[in-house]
Amino acid sequence: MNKNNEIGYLIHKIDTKIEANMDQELSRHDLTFSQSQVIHLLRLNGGQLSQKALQDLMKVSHPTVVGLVQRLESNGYVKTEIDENDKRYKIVTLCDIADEFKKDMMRSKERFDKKMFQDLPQEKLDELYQILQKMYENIEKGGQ
Amino acid sequence: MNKNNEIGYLIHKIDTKIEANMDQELSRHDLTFSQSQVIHLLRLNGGQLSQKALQDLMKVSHPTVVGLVQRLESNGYVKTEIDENDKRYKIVTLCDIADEFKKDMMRSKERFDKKMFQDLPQEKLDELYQILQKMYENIEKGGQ
DNA sequence: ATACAATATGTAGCGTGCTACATGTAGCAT
DNA sequence: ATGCTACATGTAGCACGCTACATATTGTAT
Repeated sequence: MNKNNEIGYLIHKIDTKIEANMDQELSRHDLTFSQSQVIHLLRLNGGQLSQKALQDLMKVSHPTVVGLVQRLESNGYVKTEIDENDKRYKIVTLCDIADEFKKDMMRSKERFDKKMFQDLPQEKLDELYQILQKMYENIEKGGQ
Repeated sequence: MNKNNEIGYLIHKIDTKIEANMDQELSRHDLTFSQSQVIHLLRLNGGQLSQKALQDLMKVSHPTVVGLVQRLESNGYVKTEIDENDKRYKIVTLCDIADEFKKDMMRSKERFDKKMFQDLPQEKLDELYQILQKMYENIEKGGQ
């Protein structure tokens, strides 16, 4: 009864559900799950990061970052400027967001996590985190 | 040091990597990860399923299934016909695929899984599967 | 200085997923 | 039969992720 080959599909289904659920929650603010992650990372880094830094932190391709930043900028959540010291870099700066938004975003995520982790003791979540971390390390580098 | 709030992001990153990696592997046959899952499910069910059945098995929305089936059909992997007993249903039938393809698809997945689960003992994978299953049950139903 | 490589960003095009709206078929109550 | 409801499928439009190709800037070797 080896379920190993089902784990990938299961992860995919969970991820899709997380995205759909959070996107719906955040649609009130014209935000998406991925966009909220950008805001989260900017806040953790003094409100300012280059697109390249975002790319490395989120582990996505650069065209993905370009799209995310463009949409965030068009909705007034961030501003961008060319780095004068090295004109290859584009600096993304977080705009002032009403405190209501921050609290609301955090509440949405906490509520969803609470639901997702229902009936799972903390020790299991610690174990889960370690296993997932190891899996990600195993596949982070491309190639076969 | 509570990492719970990172688990969602981690799952998202793993899923993205799985998809990108498998898509690349399967691009030789003009297939994608999701399309290969449709083929996998058809094979498990005698080579024939309605779109609705696929939708329920994959836990995706119906427009997603429509798109998957349309692309598979245009590439000659499946055929479709209206169910004469109930004309609302569209029956998807798996075409003959060269044995080479089947073996190659299976090999690709096995190779990737082996890499992803590297250095993780079977008991951890069993534990992982149970936790993920529980998480999916917790969030399967929409709403808050 | 000049050529070449490396780096950061941009654009084009595609597949997958969603929601919202629309169509056609079937079932059921009246 | 008529109307309402339920159900399966289709289409439109969007966000996100990718690869492949293109551009501009920087660093480096000659």
